[in-house]
Amino acid sequence: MADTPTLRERARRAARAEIAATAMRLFAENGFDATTVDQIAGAVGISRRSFFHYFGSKEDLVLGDTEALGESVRAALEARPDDESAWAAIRAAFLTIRPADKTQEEQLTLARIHHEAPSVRARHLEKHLRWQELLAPDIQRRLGLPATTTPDPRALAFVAAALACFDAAVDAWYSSGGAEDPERLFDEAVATLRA
Amino acid sequence: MADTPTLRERARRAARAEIAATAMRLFAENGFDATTVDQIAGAVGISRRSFFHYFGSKEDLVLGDTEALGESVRAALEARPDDESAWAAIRAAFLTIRPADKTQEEQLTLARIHHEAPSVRARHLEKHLRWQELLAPDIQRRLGLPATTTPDPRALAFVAAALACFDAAVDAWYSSGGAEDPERLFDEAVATLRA
DNA sequence: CAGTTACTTGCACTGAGTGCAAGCTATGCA
DNA sequence: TGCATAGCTTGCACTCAGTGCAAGTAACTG
Repeated sequence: MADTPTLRERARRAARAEIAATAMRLFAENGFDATTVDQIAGAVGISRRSFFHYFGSKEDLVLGDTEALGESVRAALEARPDDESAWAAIRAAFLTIRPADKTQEEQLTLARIHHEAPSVRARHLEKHLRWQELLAPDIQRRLGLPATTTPDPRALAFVAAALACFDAAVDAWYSSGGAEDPERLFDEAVATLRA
Repeated sequence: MADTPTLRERARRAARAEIAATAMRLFAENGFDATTVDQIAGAVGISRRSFFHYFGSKEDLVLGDTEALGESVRAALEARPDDESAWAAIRAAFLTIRPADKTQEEQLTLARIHHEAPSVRARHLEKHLRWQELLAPDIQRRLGLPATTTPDPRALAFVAAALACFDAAVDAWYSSGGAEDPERLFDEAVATLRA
């Protein structure tokens, strides 16, 4: 399955991780907007130009790999039993996102940046737009809707609504300083929609 | 109620309208991204600097007045009968948005720009984020949730889901070239969520 | 060891957006 | 009528993100 990463590939991953870590530190200290790409590159010891070889944009530092993560959610969704309901399946798929490689501290910092920087929020929402397309086909099937070339708006709306519940739950979790249980918040949000 | 607009105010509105109209023409011809602010300003006959006195950003040309429109939706929502359900009330409030001052042609052009320009999509979603906060309190009450200083995540999720249905409906309407009925699409999306 | 391949960098450029100060204009008041 | 003033317009200079290009450099392959 997973082909052995080449040396270059591993170096690249390491570099990305180091840049991201340094950037997170600067963001935490000075805020997202007040930190320039030049400062990040300088702190890591690479040129500004090289920075853009590792990350397509400043926002990418904070968003994770949109494409890869979306793909893994899609895979998780498709791995659910065929007869599972759309809501149950998408709930289970979302649960696989929880980043195991980050402390709660780091996750809260990340959430704070999402709150303080509008440009990050915007990219985050664009990411979800991408995911919408990705997850819609499977959901469409689970909703009992006939398959179509371009996704049925009902399936798209469904995925968008689920992502909205997810975001609302994460937001509330952040606002509570990590005290509330995100899973419960998500379930409550969904229940409210369906009531 | 509505205080008489001063001459200056009327001139300002007229200028904004003219700039927006010119910009729309250029966008339709060359695409959103390929049209620069300099070109727009040049075509209208004002300086680049003056353009930014009328519109805070290029995207604003295409988004309408976020704050004013959001406020009017909120007013429409609060004007609904107290005992109306959250879904019914928000549906009715959304229906007041339909811009009477634009032909279907113009609306389709607008929708096309929303599709082709990621930056516009992003701002659009940010706008909805603003609306979320604006509409949540009323919805919270209609959902039978106790009033709180910071909005209940369930109310936020509800509004976000409703906006998602709205967007999905408008998108599908656009994709059909204006043939489908947006109201029906919206209702179907909502029904799918709640099933 | 030679040749290819990929990474790094500097440079120059575009384009959005902002702050400032100077000039102009219409409005209001004496 | 004439002057003060508040608001509009503009140019200028600047910041910052992001991109294309080309030259240099390090690393892997045969």
